[in-house]
Amino acid sequence: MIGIKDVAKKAGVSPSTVSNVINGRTNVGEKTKERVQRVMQDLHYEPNIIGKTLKTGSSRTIMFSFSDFERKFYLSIIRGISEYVKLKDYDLIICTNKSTDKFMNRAFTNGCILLDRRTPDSFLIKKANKNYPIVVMDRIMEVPNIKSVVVNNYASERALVQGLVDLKYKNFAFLGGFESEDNRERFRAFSDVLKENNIPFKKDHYYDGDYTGKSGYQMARLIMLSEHRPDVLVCANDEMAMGAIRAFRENGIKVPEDIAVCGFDDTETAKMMGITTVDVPNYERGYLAAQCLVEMIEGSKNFDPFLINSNVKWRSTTLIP
Amino acid sequence: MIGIKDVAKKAGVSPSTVSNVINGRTNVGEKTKERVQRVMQDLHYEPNIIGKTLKTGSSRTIMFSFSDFERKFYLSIIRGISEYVKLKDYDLIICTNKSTDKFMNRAFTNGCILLDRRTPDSFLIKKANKNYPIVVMDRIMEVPNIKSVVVNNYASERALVQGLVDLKYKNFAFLGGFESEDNRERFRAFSDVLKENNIPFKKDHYYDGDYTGKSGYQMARLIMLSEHRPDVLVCANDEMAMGAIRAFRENGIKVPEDIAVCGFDDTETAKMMGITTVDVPNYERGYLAAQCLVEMIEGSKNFDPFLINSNVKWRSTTLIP
DNA sequence: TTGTAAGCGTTATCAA
DNA sequence: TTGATAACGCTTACAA
Repeated sequence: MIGIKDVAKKAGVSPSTVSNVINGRTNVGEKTKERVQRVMQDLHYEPNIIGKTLKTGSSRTIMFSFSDFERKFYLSIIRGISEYVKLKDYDLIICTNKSTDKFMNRAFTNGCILLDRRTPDSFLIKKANKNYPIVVMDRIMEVPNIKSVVVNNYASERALVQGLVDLKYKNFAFLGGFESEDNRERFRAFSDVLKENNIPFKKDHYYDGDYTGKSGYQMARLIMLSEHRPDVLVCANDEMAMGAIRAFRENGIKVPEDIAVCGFDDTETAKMMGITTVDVPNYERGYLAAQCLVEMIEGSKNFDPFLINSNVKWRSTTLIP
Repeated sequence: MIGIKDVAKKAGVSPSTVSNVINGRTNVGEKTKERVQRVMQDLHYEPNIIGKTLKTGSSRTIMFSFSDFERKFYLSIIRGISEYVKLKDYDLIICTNKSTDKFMNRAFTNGCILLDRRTPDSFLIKKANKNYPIVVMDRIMEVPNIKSVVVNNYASERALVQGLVDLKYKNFAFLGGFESEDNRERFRAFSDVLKENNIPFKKDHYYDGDYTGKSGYQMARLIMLSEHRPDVLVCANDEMAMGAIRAFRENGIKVPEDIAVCGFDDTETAKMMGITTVDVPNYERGYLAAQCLVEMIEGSKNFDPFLINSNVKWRSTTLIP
């Protein structure tokens, strides 16, 4: 492994001079500089970042950890984070939960953004401190040095469901995703709005999916067997809505005439298929999460949760207000 | 910043003893061990990985770099890499091309997997050596310490197009993605098969998309204006096929009766919509890429390109053999 | 069972 | 303009 010393020896200078050349300092004579550069080339020298980081004590790097590979919107979030970080000249390490602990290390990264419901609050509380701030995107925590950047699921889902009520839908069903804060919030908004409008909701009209299109398809088949078929199916995300619509149509049930269906997320598919949904600004979510993290790294003491709003997109799988 | 020395001093032992405790060595007395552990807790000590890595010289970490956030299959690839890596007890850093150079450092990572057509061959050739092997997933390179793990686009697309020929389609159009090895290969297979079957192909039946659903939609509108409407549209990926199908159907053109459409990738959408396509095993691509990389890290000298086969999925947007 | 000391590759300080 | 030296936090012979 070629190091600064090897270069120094071969170029007949001291290690510090080589270091100065590498870092573009001005205190090096022109001829020396050229000689050192040539030797670096000859020897295929590459600086060892670990040595540098150890010495300087700063990596100017943040980390994003996630562990769900099933939904495309993660890529939009990454794009958002990535662009903000580039702007601020930080580097970004993305990792999956297996390595979260290892890279969540003050020596390695200056802070991290988490989107992984399997990481317990207690772990985050233990890790966070003023030298290692954390942003969480999947829950609300009000703890020093941890900031939540989350979508205001509740408000958006309320707007959607109230819209459906105004459209005179009466018999509602809900297709939930797996157990998570997102799902709870969406369902809470759904049932709150129905209650406020005195619309009864029977428990057996709650169907359990897991956010996949397949589960939407399967649940829709169940719904078709139910005695009082709902006239609107509110799904916790677009993939399930998509699966449900496919099942209905395959069985001659018209959407939205026989049953209206709506989703959440405004995925590419929802746009394509004209599914009524809630537009979640994922790119912005990532961008804002990165911004909040960098601000904390640079000293901000604002740890209040940041709620991101989203809008209902009325399309052709429901009536339109 | 609390280090091993601080712990040692407070516990009244030497740094090496603390190190031994941290690393679970057996040469530490029970009482000393407990005392040290208590002090580590009290002081909120966390090992500095950079120091450790510098000393041991090995990070047991590989890197994956990509820079396209538009297509979901990247997540499947990441999942594949991630699972193999977990199996072998390596860690995985994912990064985007802004930071590729920084993390592509022998001190930081032991090798890397690249899927980013914007990285030039020359850069890879400069970086790769026996201590830093590289896997590329988007091109074929036959160079020591660089191994290509790529989908056999050519063979699969040939199978698809030959199938269409056998189904008696006569008037072919091709909807390409942006300029890339993938796109070139798919088109080459397409035109080779037509040539072999003496089916003429007019240049103006090549349409330029960019792999997005939107571009498929737009190009389909163009196709509808053309004098001799093709009876089959072969798209370089599913998203474009999906967009095209939507445009056709919105305009009363039936798929596959009036025009057949097929894609490439076998995305979730293609499954849902019943689009004829080529199934690219992305999870496996990732898994195999990681496997090849780890093998090289551990000394393998097999740098021959690894071609991954894929299969045609006949569905309802074309006739079925 | 515990401690001493050298060294991983780099940078920073200060002296030459 | 250059060089000697110490230091970053850790591990690891080897000595005690």
